[in-house]
Amino acid sequence: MLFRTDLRLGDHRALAAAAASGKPVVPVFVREPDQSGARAPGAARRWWLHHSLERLAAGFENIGAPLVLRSGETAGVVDELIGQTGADTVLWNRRYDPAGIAADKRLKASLHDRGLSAESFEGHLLHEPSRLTTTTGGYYKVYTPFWRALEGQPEPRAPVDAPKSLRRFERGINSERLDAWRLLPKRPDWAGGLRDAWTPGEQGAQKQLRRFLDDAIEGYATNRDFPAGQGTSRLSPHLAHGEITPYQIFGALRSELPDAPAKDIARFRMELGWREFSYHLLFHNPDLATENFNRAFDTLPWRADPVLLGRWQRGETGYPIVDAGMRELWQTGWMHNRVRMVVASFLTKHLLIDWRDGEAWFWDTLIDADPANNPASWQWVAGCGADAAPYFRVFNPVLQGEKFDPEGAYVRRFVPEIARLPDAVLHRPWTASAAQLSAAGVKLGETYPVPLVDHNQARERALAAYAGIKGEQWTPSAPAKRRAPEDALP
DNA sequence: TTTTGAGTTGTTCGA
DNA sequence: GTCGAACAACTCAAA
Repeated sequence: MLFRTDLRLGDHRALAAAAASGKPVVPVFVREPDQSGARAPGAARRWWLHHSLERLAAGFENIGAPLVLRSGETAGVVDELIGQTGADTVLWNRRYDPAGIAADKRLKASLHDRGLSAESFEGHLLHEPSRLTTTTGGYYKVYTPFWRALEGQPEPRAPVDAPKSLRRFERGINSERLDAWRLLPKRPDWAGGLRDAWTPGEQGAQKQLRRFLDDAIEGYATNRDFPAGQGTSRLSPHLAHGEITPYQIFGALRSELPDAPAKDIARFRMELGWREFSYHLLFHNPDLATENFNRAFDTLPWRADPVLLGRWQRGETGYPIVDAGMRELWQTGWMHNRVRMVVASFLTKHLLIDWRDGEAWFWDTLIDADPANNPASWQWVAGCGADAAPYFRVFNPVLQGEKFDPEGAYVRRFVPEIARLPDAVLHRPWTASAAQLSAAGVKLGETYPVPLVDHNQARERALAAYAGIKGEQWTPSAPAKRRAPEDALP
């Protein structure tokens, strides 16, 4: 029984099938080598993975079958375990990143060649990206029709229960030690802020869901935009690691909230729909993380400027809402959705730095870094993604701050050096009077940066650069290669 | 095959 | 200070 990004016991169809078979079960987590083609988890996700595996191993102790940890290519590890156990069946929940799909396809073929049984199950997504097509047989490139099509289908199945016990394999199977994988940061241990903010693991996921349903679903549609509060679900890292499934979330929304406003529930379902859409796009565009979805952007003159990139990464741009977001990311491994859009717009439009640089930084620092969501959303903000915003839409970091952090609680929390500025100038410190600055203990250029770029100038420059590619021919990055339905996922 | 309606998230400008 | 229009042209999806 293979585990990958499905670190849970509940609503795990492969595990449920293994338990129901009555055969002894050997649960295995395979740590694939970096050069396997899969995208290696970034530093923040390695931290999360360590703790999530710890919790998963404890869960397996409880139900009687110890979790085995192994390193290597999945196929090789599976071969070795078959040799050690005489297993006749290998089960897994499907994954949907290009390298994972390829690896599992090879594994399934190799097992079948030897007359062994291989079974895979859904669970990570509400829809199979290979199955959902437009009426003309292609895949969806616009979110709204995609979501309408998905919502038009039968309601997703109910979650399945976690097995109460498993039949243990009679001999012990050797396992690598989690500590030896060195997933946790040492010297320096930068994970303090992550520990304070998050509880990796299935129980942590259920608790977070509970909090969301109790405290935040009502009013979600509006509150979700305000980063100072807890208006979002904060389930993304749990979803990314498969500690909770969208089926469990949809099930809870159906059964536990008969009185919650339909608008809020619909809006939250739609946000999970974006996750589905991202995977839909990734499946049909395996190079989504490296190539412009809209190839017209290939000629956009990005500016390679490591100094400015560094200032953005450290949250030293001089725009408080941008800096607060980047520091929230650095400190907690997560950033509020509204602020993600603002900082991404700032990097790609104000600084004209390639979205891939931002995507790579997020990949390394986000505990919820997701192979589909991360590139799809970066491309969306940059304008080269599916159903792009008009090229002339450039987020104004001052207006965004004033609109969505009007009391400044978010900025004051993450940019304490300007916390004593009055609300009226908090999001634009360079406009504060000398008296206001000195009363707040702020020395621009010393205790807090002067803005890296002037908004209006940067806006004009971005519009000019983006206008320059307007005439380019639009071509999808993955042309018309239709997949047959039977070419389903391994 | 052709036509038609529509497309997450915004900003700026001028009345 | 508020409000509506302009900001482009094009692709997508379905009728």
